[in-house]
Order: sequence, then structure tokens, then C-alpha cells
Amino acid sequence: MSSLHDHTHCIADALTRADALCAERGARLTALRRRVLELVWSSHRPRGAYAILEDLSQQDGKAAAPLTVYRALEFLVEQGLVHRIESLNAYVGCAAPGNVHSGQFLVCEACGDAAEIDDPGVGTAITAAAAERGFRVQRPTVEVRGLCKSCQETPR
Amino acid sequence: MSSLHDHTHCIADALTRADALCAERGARLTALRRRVLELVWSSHRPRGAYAILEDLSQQDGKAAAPLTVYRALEFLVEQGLVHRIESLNAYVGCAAPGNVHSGQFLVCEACGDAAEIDDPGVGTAITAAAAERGFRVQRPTVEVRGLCKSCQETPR
DNA sequence: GACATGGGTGTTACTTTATAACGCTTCGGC
DNA sequence: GCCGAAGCGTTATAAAGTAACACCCATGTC
Ligand SMILES: [Zn+2]
Ligand SMILES: [Zn+2]
Ligand SMILES: [Zn+2]
Ligand SMILES: [Zn+2]
Repeated sequence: MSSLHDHTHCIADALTRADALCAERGARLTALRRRVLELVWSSHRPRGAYAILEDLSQQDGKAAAPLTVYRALEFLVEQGLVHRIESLNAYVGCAAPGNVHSGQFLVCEACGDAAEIDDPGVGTAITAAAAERGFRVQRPTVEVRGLCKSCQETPR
Repeated sequence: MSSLHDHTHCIADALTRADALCAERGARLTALRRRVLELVWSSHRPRGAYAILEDLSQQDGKAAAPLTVYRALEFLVEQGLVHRIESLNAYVGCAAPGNVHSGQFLVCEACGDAAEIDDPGVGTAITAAAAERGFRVQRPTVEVRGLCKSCQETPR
């Protein structure tokens, strides 16, 4: 997920899918929420709530309060349009909203990209390990730090 | 890891192992660091840095600054004596320091206990999923939220 | 013993991240 | 048009984490 792709497509697709999903569910993707989603998708790097807040202020001229952004993010996370990366206190657009999945991420230490995967092997391994101990899984979190392919090939 | 065990043993064992490990490595487990480790181990529930800070103040009478605790925690994490639970901004004692492992946790939403496991299946699944995508793993984080066995059996 | 060195700790101030409380506005069903 | 619920704005505050700098003290050297 280096910078070698047409990211405007990623953004456009994400917004289109969000529109469709929310319409289907009767969820209200308001102008503000849609704008925040767009800002989250401004790259494949997880962005902090306050970074998004700054974008809102600078690009839109509106001096919003933190709560404004946090509320929008809460909605987007609930709808599965955005994931929160716990180890970074940051948010990133979901690659496949609509599908049920828990969010597994490969986070590159060098470029900062967070690639979302939904590896069945990892999922079943976690479920099995939990079951073995009588633990009922509700929400698994998998965040793997390391080096992505392109950053290994192009060390800096 | 319900409250049905003699937790004083857990604490004593943890401190003994820490002493041995640090001696072996030439790392300095100072009085303060040892005390913080003891406070982290006061239960199997992850504790926040500020909660530990309060313990220090109240139980020891010393009004320490946040940095004091954070520095001690940093040392303990580096030595593998304590793990940080990213999704809780909290710290918990390591069940098996010395062994190389990455830290996988089953965190109960009801009682708050964080049971550490080191499931080879989960580990290899993550490594495989990463390798498949050319990603070099450095530090995997697995934090599973759900209900532990005893909390399922004794709903509140 | 004097001395330099480096790690550990204390202190103050500050940044970043997140939430509480309250009231006004707007949307959508009727 | 009216009403209830959901969304949003505003102010203040809490929680989590860091920076900068000085001091202390254990250790090894001369
Ligand atoms: Zn893209
Ligand atoms: Zn990278
Ligand atoms: Zn451990
Ligand atoms: Zn429990």
C-alpha cells in the first residue's frame, strides 16, 4: 500500500460504499460524518482524532471542538466504516465494510501504513485458543508492528 | 484467574523471578522499580499508570510525579517483566518472563482480568499471514476482549 | 581518598488524547 | 405544522503521556 496507487479511487470507493451501506441500514451518514470519513481516508496511515480536527479547521475553515470529531468517529466505528488502531490511538478506513470481520492490521514502523487483513487462519487460531480456555470471544484485536514489503525493499 | 487463588504467591513469585532475571542480565532492579512491579502485580487486572501512581502516594506516602512511574514501567516493559495492554492504556505483570514471547491476552469485559497466553497456533498464524504479504513481523499485539470462563458461569 | 562518568531519580511545566454536562438545532414520521 | 429523537455546538474538565533540566549516588579510575 505504498504511494504507487491512485489513492483518489480509494477515497471515492470508500465514500460510495459508505453511502450505500448507510442507506441500506437507515443510518444517517451526515455531511459532517461523511467529511470525517473522507479525512480518515486521506491516506492509508492511521490518523489521530486531533489531526483530523486540524484538517477540518484548516481545510474547511470551521474551528470544530474535539467532541465533534470524536462523535463522528464513534459513529463510523460503530458502522464498521473505520477501525481504531489501539496501539496508535488512531483511526483508519476499513477496507471491506459490510463484511463481518474483526480487524487485523499490519502496521509498518517505517512508512506508517496500516494494511488491513482478514486472515481466516489468524481468526480461527484465536477462536480455538480462547475456546480451549473457556473464554468467549467478543472482539479480537490484532495489530502487528513490523516492516511492510516496500519498506524492506527500499530501506531509508 | 478468578479471585479463588492465593495471590500473594503470584506476587512473591513474580518478584523472585524478577530479581533473578535482572541479576542474570546485570539490569538494575532498583527499590522503586521493584515497588512498581509489585504494585502492577497487585491483581491480575491491568492497572493504569496513574492508578499505580496513586498507590505509591497513598501506600508509601511519597507524592511521586507521573514520570517516576512511567520510567519504572518503561524499564519493566523493556525487561519483559510487564506487558502493556494497548487497548486499555494499562499494564499487567508478565506470567512467564525470560521466555521469548510476544504477549497474547484474553481480557474479560466483566471482571477485568487479563489472562496471558502464549498460543503457538496464534503466533504461527500471524507469522504466516504476514509472510504471505511480504511483511516482516517485529512485535505482534493480540488483545481479545470477551468473557472469561468464571464470568460466564457466574453472570451478574 | 579525589575524581570523572553515567544511570537513576525529583521537579516543574507542558502536550496529547478523551469525556462530561448542557442546551440548541435539525431531521423524519405523523 | 408538530413532536420526539438524534445530531451538533460550546465550555469545561479529566486522563494519559512527555520534555527539559538539575541533582544524587553508585561505580570504576587514578
Ligand atoms: Zn489508497
Ligand atoms: Zn512501510
Ligand atoms: Zn508475558
Ligand atoms: Zn471475568
